[in-house]
Amino acid sequence: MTVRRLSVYFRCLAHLEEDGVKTISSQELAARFHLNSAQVRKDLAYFGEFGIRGIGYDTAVLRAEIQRILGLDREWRVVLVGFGNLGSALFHYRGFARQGFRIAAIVDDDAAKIGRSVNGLVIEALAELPRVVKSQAIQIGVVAVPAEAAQGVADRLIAAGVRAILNFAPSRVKVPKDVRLQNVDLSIELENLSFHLGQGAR
Amino acid sequence: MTVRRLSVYFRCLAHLEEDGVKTISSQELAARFHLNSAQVRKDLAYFGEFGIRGIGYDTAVLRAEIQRILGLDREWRVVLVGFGNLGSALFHYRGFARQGFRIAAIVDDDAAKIGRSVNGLVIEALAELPRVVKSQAIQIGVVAVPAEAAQGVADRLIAAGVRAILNFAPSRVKVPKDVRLQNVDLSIELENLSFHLGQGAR
DNA sequence: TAGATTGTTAATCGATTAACAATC
DNA sequence: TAGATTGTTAATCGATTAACAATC
Repeated sequence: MTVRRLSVYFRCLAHLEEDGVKTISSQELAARFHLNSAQVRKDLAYFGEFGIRGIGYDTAVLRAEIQRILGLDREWRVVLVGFGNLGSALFHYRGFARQGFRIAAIVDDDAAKIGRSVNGLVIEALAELPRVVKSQAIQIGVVAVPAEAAQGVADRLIAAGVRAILNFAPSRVKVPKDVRLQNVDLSIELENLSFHLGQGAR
Repeated sequence: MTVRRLSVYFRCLAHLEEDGVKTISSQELAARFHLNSAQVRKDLAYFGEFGIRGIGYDTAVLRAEIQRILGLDREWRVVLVGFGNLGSALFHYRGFARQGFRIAAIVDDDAAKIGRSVNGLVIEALAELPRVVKSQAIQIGVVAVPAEAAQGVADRLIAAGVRAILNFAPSRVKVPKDVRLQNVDLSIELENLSFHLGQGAR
């Protein structure tokens, strides 16, 4: 939960820095997100002493610290598996690059797509995964295939040596404990929205 | 938080029902998600008495109850704003229809796209939003436009009369209190993944 | 020094879990 | 009736908030 809040602080600080704001207090930061100032201080203090008593936090310093804590100061090398609508959307999504996620390879199992070049990157065959992961020093596999194919793709990614899987397929996949799995599950968001809309109607 | 867990129970129960499992205990259900059985019972009891003492829960009955609670037994009418990569991916995403989200209209401000027909649905001009929302009885607006355009689109959707906004743009938008806003923020998921991968490396 | 704001300890609150009477 | 499992109350735990000494 703290990590999610750190993400939020980070984006806010980046904006403040752009706007030329030099320092900010936990009070001001908290007000922007309807949080308690003690919570903001505690979240930050957990990772170190970044503030100056009587002054607040140096915007640029704190932004850089959070960036480092979140691992946003380094690049992660990613293979995108599946170049259908979703895969294509993710490939063109700017946010990926902005967060340091560099799509270093694309694979698909559709013969019609293999060999096609997008932005200078050639789509490779799914069977080439082990070679691609190794030669491109890839750490993360992004699963953008239909639900039925997700587990199989995840297994192949892990066998090929990725350390983490970002799963966009609308299905849960199982991974060993030493592999980090992050699901981006649209269904849960839709159900959440549906629930709250339904409540409002009553 | 309970709603998120209900979503998970729902999917599990749907599977169990397909597999012909007639009843399930809170114990068994909890075991599947590494939860406490008391928590499962409490989550369910919050909405009514669905279980049978000494037996457990009737899979089909509980599935139907949760479906109703989550509002998944009815249809929500949706307008998709933006038919770029992301919009197109969302349009073809089966999960939408599966959860009862019926894309009843598509709008875009790109003249090259307006008038194009996808699966029998004609892409309309953004300016037509008020008419489209009214004539199609639309309740939810899905924002799939670039970050810079998101707030403007949200404002127009609200003015046109939608009750909820599902925002996929990588930017926070502000909405009045009576409009339900659900952000699907990929950045936070990426930062979460990045953080945990970074920790593992230390 | 006076005013402000941090980092942190103690108090509070809410959510999770254990325990058990009710009951199938 | 005996065994099992619910719904719910009471106990525990963790996260949030208030308060304040430290210090810029």
